[in-house]
Amino acid sequence: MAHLVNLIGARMSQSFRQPEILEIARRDGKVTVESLAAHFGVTLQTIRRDLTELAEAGRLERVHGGAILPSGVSNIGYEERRALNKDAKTAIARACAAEVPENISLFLNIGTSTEAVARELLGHRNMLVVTNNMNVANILAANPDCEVIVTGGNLRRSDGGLVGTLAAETIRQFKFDLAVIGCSALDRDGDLLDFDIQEVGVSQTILRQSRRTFLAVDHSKLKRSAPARIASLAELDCVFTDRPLPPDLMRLCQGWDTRVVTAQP
Amino acid sequence: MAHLVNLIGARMSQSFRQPEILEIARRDGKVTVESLAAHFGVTLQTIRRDLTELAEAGRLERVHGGAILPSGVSNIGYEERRALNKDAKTAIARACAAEVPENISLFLNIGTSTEAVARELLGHRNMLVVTNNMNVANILAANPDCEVIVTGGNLRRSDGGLVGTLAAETIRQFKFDLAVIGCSALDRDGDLLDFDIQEVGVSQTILRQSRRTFLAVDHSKLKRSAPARIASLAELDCVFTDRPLPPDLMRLCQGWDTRVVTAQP
DNA sequence: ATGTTTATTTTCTTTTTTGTTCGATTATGA
DNA sequence: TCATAATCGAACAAAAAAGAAAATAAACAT
Repeated sequence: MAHLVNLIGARMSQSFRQPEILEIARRDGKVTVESLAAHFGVTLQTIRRDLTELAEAGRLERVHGGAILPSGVSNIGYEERRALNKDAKTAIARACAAEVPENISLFLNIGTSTEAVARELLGHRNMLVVTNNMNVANILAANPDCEVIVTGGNLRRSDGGLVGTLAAETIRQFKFDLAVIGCSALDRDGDLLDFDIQEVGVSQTILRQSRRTFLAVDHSKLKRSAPARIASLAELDCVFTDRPLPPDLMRLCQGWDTRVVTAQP
Repeated sequence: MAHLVNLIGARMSQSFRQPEILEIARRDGKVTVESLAAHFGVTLQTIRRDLTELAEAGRLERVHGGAILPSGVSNIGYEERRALNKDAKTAIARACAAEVPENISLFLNIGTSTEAVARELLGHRNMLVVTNNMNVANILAANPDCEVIVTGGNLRRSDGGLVGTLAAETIRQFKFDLAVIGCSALDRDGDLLDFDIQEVGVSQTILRQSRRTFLAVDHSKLKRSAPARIASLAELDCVFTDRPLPPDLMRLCQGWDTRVVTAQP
């Protein structure tokens, strides 16, 4: 394989810099040749080579003086959401992943929180993970001990989610040992809410098809509201957050026998 | 093989280092040969061997000077394949996209050629595109005038393809105005061949469900062979290549009423 | 004790990456 | 529109790193 490539002369080189360049680009929306050269302590030409390769791979879009994010799924709004409460999400995800056993079938749905969980599951072995989230699939592709199955569905540009009847239909063909889901908002009376009515149907199907269910929410979701109701915390086994729930909601959870895990960021 | 050796146990240092190397890599996102050598008090060569083994196991991605965390679907072999005959693929894709009408339902399957077609379709309007290729979905997400539907399926790490019964089952629910497919090899007698038997079933289903079918192949596919037969060119409406087909195959196509379009790179 | 096996080091060669220079190309302001 | 300055891409030499092969060292079984 290697000689074949060398014979033809095509070569895809990687460096330490390229992943970090992408990270900076995602954070700032753009990168300049000059600032990157200063940041890494290398020549402008070296950075240009990196940017050219990243652009050829379709990961960035080259512009005069630097590069910008390609206009694909990776929407600005989405990247911003992902950066929001990053530490809290990582802490929640770590606590959640610690309670996810190995050797099981698992569903992960849409949301930046579940993506964080996926990242923490990279070390888990012998997993069958089904997801309707393109980003989760991409992340878990890096785990060789994990079979990844993607549900069908309409691609939602804003976050790479696969929604609609096709998604729900696929999910109905499975029975999961565990599902980790996220939601747009968590009501004070313990109702899980979502912005997208299409996604609600998918989430409800997931809950029906799973033996155990976890919810991952950061505290910002408690302050928000959303129009569509997915389910009640009463139907879940465990909820992972970064800050203690309000006392009244806490009492409700106790009554429902829903465990609450508070992860310290 | 490796663990067996360790169990018998000569010097177990290697099995100590490798997990720790992974840990450091997960923490920092990268590792350098030099710092690891200093950290463990061994030679650069020894670290290189560790990194090579970890890379072979798919746990890390080797780069000059060290290693980084493997990044999702973007497999090394895949990136190399994509860079191969890049100009030819773009030319083919452009010619193909020019013959794809707007306002239709379209299927694009796995392959770097179909990805190139997707890139050329970014300007098409009012399309419904179904694909079992995660990369195609990501590319077309940038086209706001295009509804993108992803089939379900097992994620194939090597190229982001979604394969298996789930994919075929989803496809059976649609009827496409047009399908653009690629293949691993094109035989001299006009047979479309593929390396992956799972993908063959998917491709055959696509052909059955489509009113018209296009094939995109660059000339390198004519020199190769593959074990599984998808179909014959006789069943297709048009084939797009970058170099003229061999005269005998050309005659066959004329007899089959299969149009051949040669795009100049 | 000695031979076997495996991990590591040493030494050497080959490959890849980086820096430099220079002409071509592209933005920007007058 | 043109002039000017910045940026880009290509080519080549130098430096850094990877890889291969043989030697060495340690652990174990017989």
